[in-house]
Parts: sequence; structure tokens; C-alpha cells
Amino acid sequence: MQASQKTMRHQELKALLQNNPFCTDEQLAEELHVSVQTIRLDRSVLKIPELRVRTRNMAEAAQNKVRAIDSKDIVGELLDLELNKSGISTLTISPQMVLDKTGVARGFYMFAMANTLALAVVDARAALTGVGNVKYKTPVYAGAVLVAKAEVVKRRGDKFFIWVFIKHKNEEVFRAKFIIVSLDKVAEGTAMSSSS
Amino acid sequence: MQASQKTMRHQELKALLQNNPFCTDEQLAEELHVSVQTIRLDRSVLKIPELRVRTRNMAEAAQNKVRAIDSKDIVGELLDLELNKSGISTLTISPQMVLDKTGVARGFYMFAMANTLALAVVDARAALTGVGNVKYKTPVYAGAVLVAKAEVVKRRGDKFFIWVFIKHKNEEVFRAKFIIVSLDKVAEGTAMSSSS
DNA sequence: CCCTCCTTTAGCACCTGCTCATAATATCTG
DNA sequence: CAGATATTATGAGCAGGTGCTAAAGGAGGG
Repeated sequence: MQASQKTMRHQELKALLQNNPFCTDEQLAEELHVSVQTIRLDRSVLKIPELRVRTRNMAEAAQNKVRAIDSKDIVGELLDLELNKSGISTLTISPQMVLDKTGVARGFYMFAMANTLALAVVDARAALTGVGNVKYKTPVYAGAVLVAKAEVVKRRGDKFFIWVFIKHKNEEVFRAKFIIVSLDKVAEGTAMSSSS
Repeated sequence: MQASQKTMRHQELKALLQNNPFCTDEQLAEELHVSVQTIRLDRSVLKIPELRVRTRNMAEAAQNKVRAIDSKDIVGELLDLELNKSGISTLTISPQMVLDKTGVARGFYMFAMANTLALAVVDARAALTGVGNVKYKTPVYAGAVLVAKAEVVKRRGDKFFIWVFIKHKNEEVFRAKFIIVSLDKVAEGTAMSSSS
């Protein structure tokens, strides 16, 4: 049960291409100490296309895909939702989300997560954030799986008072209070009163 | 002075590649009703690389772009900075940053812009946001060019109290108060003495 | 009218990074 | 040891070019 060198090589191959997709078979062969033919065979087994096709796919995908980030990746995924009452979402901190210097996640990801969840909770076709009040309690590092819970604590007319807590492994890392203004009835235009 | 058909063809060539970069010389030749050799010659004059290189450049650029989005595109560009005192940055709201339903910019872009600016102002190798207090005053739509001004209003030890105002055409659309905690001891070479 | 200059084409050798097929070795396994 | 499996070698062919040389085609000037 030596996990057949082949299988291991396949893993390595995939890993290599992961962090450098622009690699010719020749380079891969050298890296893995096998012949070019072996690499070709491996690629064909693993259904990995040749360099040019890989490159091309990336270039094509890039034209459309680039923008996927600013919705899903930033705001997390909704797990549970009770309109006008509460909601739960998760977000995994990726290495791109942290500051190089400290390795700590940029604060606005937590804000975005909380704010988006708060907006989702409000049962309105459109809603805007009026005020926000946030507190960062503990730094968060890459890889952390955050869970946010939002709760409507008060409602006055078109204004929803919502609290959001974000936890990482049962430790609270962030909390926020929002006042969300529903634009549902109030037609477009100056819906934002938000007294100062 | 017939603007030499050649020059016109060059323009057309560039235009063609603009909206379909994945085009072989052969296809281009057919499109422009000239021979492949002419296309090659034109490309070489215009310093347009061959298909494979073009594709590759795009793919490579895409890799960086993904990263560029969550830093630059979200947080704006720094225009002016006086460490420990003030800073100014701009951010243009792109169509991707708005909510489909209302066309209003997602609130966390303003938050991210303000927060990042506040952090930049603090003259420390590392700093974290402690608390934030934000208020959205007016909705912002795509195309808006936002200008944020940050000012340190108070400093107590490692805590900086910073106010940030974001304006769009002289109208205040957002304001925030942050307490930023510096993780440095005391920044060296500070321009401002500031009581400690 | 011919001659010259510029543009456009053509032809050929070569390159990279493959595919596809076929065959010859290694290497392990029962 | 045979047999299977894994690896390597070999050769032909393809796409989409580069680079170079050379020839054909006007269009205008003298």
C-alpha cells in the first residue's frame, strides 16, 4: 500500500499546476523527475489539457469571471433566514483577505458580511443601511470560518434595528448594530432620512 | 493623401482584436481581405504579438486582476497623506458595486474606503480597527466619484480617533468614526508630536 | 514610355508545444 | 518465472506562428 508512486505523482502534478498553470510538459517532467511522455500520460488520465488550452481557458474565463469576487466571496453564504427576525451566514477568510503585514483579516470583510446579512434579514424589495456601529473584538486570520448571526431587536416603521454577531469557533470576533431603512413602500427618491 | 489604405487597415486591425483578441492571423486576413503575410507584417509594425502571446498575457493579467479587485478597486486610491494627521482618497463606484434592485452602491464599499483610509493615516507598521461608527446619508449610484477625507481628531496612547467623511460632488454621502489601535510601539520619525 | 518606390504576396526553413500511435523497456506481483 | 502494469522512446503530423528572401503589382515622376 504505497499509494502507488503514480497516484502520488498525480497529486503533485495537480498541485504544481495549481500554483503555476503556465508550465510546459517539459518543465513538469523535470520537476517530477520523470519523462515527458509520462507527464503527457498523466495529463491525459487526469484530463488536464495542454498548456495552450489551459492558458486559453484562463484568458477566456477571465473576461467574464473576474467580477464574481465582489459578491459571493466578500459577503459569505446564507445558511438560515427568518425574514424580519433573524439570519445566519458563514464566510471563510481566504489568504487574499488578510493584510500582508500582520496576516490579520481586513476589517471590512466582517463589516460586509454583517451588513449584507442585516440587509438580507429585512423583508423588503430594497433596503439601505442608515447607521452602523461596529466593534472588532479579536483579530481574525486566514482560514478562519466565520459565522454571523443577525437578529432584529426593534422595529419602528421602516427602520429596523439589527444586531449582528460574528463568531469564530465560539469566540466572538466582531459585533455590529445597524439601522436598516426599508424602501419598500416609500417610493424612490430621498428615502434616506437618517437624521443625524 | 488617401490615408493610405494601409493606415486604415491598421486601425481596423486594432479594432478587430479589441473585441476579439482570440483571432488567428488567418481569420484576420480573411476579415480584412488581404493575405496572411500582410497581416503578419501589420502586426509586426503595430507591435501586436501573436495569438498565443496575446492569450497568455491576458491569462497572466487575469491572475493579478483577481487580486487587484479586493484591494485597489474596493478601497480607492490614496491622493494625499499626512501621517498621523489626515488623508484623502478617491473611489469611483463601478456598476459592479451596486445592488441590482436599486442601483445603489453597496454600503460596505464606503465603509471599506473609509476604514482603509483611516488605517493608512495611522503611522504604524500594523494597526487594527477597534470600533467603528458609520452613518449613510445619501445613496450613491454607479459612476459616482467619491472623495474621502480622514482626520485624526484625538490620540490616546496607541489609540487613534479618526473621523472620515465621504463626499460626492460636495455632498456628504457618508461619515464614519473609527478607533484604530496601533500595534506598533510608537511610530518613529513622526511628523507630529501629539500628546501621548 | 520606362523607371523607381512602396505595398502586397509568396515561398521556404524553422520553432514550440503539443497529439496520436506504436513499440520497447522497467518494475512489481503472485 | 510469467504476466501485468508503469514508464520511456521514437517517429509522424499539426497549429500558429517567426524570419528571411524574393517576386509581383500598382502609381507617380521624369
